[in-house]
Amino acid sequence: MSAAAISGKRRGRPLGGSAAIVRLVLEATLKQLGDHGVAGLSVEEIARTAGVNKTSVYRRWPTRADLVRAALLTLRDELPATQETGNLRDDLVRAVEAKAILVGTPRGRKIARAMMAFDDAEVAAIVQALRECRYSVPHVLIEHAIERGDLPRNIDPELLSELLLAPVYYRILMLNETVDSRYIGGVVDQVLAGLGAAAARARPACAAQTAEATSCA
Amino acid sequence: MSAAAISGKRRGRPLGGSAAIVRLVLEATLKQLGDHGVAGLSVEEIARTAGVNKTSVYRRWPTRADLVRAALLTLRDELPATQETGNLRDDLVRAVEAKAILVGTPRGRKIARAMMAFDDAEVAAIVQALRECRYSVPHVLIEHAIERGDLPRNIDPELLSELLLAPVYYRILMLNETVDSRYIGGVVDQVLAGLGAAAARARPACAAQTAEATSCA
DNA sequence: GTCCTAAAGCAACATTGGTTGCTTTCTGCC
DNA sequence: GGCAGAAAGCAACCAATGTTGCTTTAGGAC
Repeated sequence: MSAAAISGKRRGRPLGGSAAIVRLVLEATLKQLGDHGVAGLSVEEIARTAGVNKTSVYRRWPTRADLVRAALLTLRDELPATQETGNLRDDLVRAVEAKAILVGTPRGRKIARAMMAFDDAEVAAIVQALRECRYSVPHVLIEHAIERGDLPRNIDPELLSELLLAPVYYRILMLNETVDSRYIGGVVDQVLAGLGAAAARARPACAAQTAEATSCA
Repeated sequence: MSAAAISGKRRGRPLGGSAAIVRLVLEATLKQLGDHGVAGLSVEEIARTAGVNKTSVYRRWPTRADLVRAALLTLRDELPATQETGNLRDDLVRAVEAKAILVGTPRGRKIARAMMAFDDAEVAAIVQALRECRYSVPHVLIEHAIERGDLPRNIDPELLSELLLAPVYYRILMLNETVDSRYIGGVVDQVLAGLGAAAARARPACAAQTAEATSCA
């Protein structure tokens, strides 16, 4: 549904307020980001897609960065919230998988690239906010595991979260490769093994041994 | 030294061949990438910086991607080669640190972002080539360690390399934070501990224990 | 030495991206 | 109901980005 369908593309203040136009423009912006990346972002094309005059876009979002920031913020409502079972290993795999799926689509990949390509403090802040805005992100799962006593108290949830998420982004964005469940499982197991936490499901023989090592972590 | 200084900015075929012009333009391109990132890349500005007419640039590199690709390839000769001591942990820390230093400068960061921003197969291939073109990259160090018998044969050097490098890029490019030696040391220790390889220098008490776990990896 | 071609500069042109002034229409207030 | 202001469209305009035709110079083949 284009703005034309709403406003009849006639002049003057829109009928039901500006909300519809804002939504259409930001949707079009995300689409453009997904299709052409940050380099090929054209405000005119966005306006055309949204069925809106380009001055309406320029007046509301003076710079390209403003537009991208606003569009990225709408992503917050798209992020899925996975639920927590209490099994740390499985929960971590699921949380990382959710990110991988999001970033793994062509659209997601381009948007993630766009996020990074903007060497802009405010965009960085938005990325930060997007990372924090759901409960099922790894560092929260790790905090819960510590509270449950599944992990020692002296480990750093943030660091651990980085170790888990970084390879996913690295492979997808830097190496242009894919990640599958097997890969993610391997990363999680590897990191958990390093922690000396409950060992990987796949290698129960190691569990007792690595649990011993916990005191060293 | 500008092209004007070489060619006297006069018309016609250049005196000593085109090599000087190519070099000046690609240098200017890297400078632009480092200063303004991929979004603010202006061919005219590059031509001006190089002291060359813009048509000379457009005729040789028809698209912006061509220019960026060519410029990135020249980076190959800039990468420092660190030497290998045979102590895996220290060698890995040094190798990862070398990358972190390269990517950690404002220029390096912008260039790395530029590499990623191009959702372009050829640029990806160049990034790949750049990663492979020196000996002191983690996966080579790991291969050597396996040959020496310091690591079991059944581990995947590529995967391990990813686990080590990814957090550095993630922190710098995604989170806009810095990495220091301590952080890198922590990552290396964590990954090595997970491998069950010789434990981290900082916790000799764990060495024997984690070495035992090697058979499970 | 002459001629042909490659490679560069120059300038004019076209296209695109962004800006501004003006008009039109809706909303809220009196 | 009339009026002020907000918000949008339209069109003209300016600047930056690419493109093309032409000219100039160097190097190599004959």
